[in-house]
Amino acid sequence: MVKLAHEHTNEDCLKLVTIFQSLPEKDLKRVSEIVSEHHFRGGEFLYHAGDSADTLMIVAHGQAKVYQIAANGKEQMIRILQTGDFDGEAALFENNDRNSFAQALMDTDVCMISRTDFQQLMTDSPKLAVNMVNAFGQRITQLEQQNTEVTTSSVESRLASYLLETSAGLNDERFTLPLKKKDIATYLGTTPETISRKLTKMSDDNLLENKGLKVKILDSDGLSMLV
Amino acid sequence: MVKLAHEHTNEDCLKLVTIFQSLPEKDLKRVSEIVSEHHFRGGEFLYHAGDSADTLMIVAHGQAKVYQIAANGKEQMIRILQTGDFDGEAALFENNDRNSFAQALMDTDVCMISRTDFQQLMTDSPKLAVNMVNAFGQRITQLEQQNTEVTTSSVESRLASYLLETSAGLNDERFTLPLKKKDIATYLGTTPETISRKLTKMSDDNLLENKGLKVKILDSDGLSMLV
DNA sequence: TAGTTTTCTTGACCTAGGTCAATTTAAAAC
DNA sequence: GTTTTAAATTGACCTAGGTCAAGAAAACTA
Repeated sequence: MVKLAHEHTNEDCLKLVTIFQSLPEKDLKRVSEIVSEHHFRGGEFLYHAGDSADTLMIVAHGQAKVYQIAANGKEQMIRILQTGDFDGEAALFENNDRNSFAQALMDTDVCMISRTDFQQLMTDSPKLAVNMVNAFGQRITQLEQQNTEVTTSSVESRLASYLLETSAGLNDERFTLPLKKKDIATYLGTTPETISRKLTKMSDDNLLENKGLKVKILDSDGLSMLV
Repeated sequence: MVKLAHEHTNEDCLKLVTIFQSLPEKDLKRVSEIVSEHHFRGGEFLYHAGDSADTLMIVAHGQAKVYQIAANGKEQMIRILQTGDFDGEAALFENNDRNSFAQALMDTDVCMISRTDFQQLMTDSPKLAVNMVNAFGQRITQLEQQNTEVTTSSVESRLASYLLETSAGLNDERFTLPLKKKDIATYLGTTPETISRKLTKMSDDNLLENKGLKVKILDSDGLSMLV
């Protein structure tokens, strides 16, 4: 009965995503009518740079990475879409092309809404529009913060804070890193080699135990000191 | 009759800001009713980190810088608010405190709208809400781009692109840098010393002439090559 | 289970650019 | 004007972390 989960995806989109929360019943109904569901296997692309950006994408189950390729060919991770996250900023205005890639990191269900449908919906549902503004506002705040961190603090500090956040998010001081080192590296604006080295160092300093992608935080206070 | 300019500020806010463009007449009227006008002298703060963020601020005339202080005490410029720009993301949702500083760089007129007024207005004016989503979407795209640049390209490259943008914005290959080197430095995630050195180098390479804050671009193609 | 491919680790090396300090220049105040 | 204060430049130095290369260890695949 694996299929069952998928049959509920539409509903999940509505439940999972904060922008759809506390919408009046009639708006929710309209949302469910214009949502279409898609499935991606791990490694498949939700979109490529250059595609026209005309669809709002909501991750109902799974995980996808969004990244850009810089002028010099380097890959830069922009964000990881988790269950409930949506990718919209570029999709919802004007006739822009995508300037990033989105790739599923595992089997992933995505709910999609076309730009025109969504814009119409926003016009009709003030509450939804306000929710969108809030969601975008938070994302902007977060991006500004990230920008500040990346230019003012060391790789060690950023890695420490990444580990603490990941641990907190999973609610366990013992966890497996959710991304390959290469991906963590481009996310933190560094290289896999440096990640390896810094983890070894932290391990030497008894801040954590580390084997491959497995991490056990031993001294979270010590890690916080690095941030 | 200097005061005259100020008496028109309310109106200016409505005209200048893209989010208020193409709003129905009745919405515009309401906006003008809830806007209040404030004047800041160069150096004065529009707000400090820690202040409660409950006001949307629109720059009607002048220029202000928005910056954060990182954990290690370093200053990081987030953005320069030009005439017509507004600072809103943090102000418009929840009971957040400001996490940044905004300081006028010259005499500056600011139109302010309280959060509650603005949220009410958004609920009543779907068009305004859609405009906000668009504005925020563009800002997100830009921040993501900036993030990618700062982590993947060299200071030289970022400076070159900053110079080209500034020149293009002013529509003149001969211009005075609109910010102190220190500010440009924190904006580009570097130091004043490095800016000085890179400019000297570019000057040696006959890409530009430079004296203090005065710049004349001699070879914009050459500069583009550095990006 | 062996073979293939991808990811991770470690060492050796190097350089962009940060830091600190001393002048010079420019801007503000008096 | 002269004095004070802030900003910009330049030199000397140093280090975080990037690059390249070679093994080791996982992760797939057939």
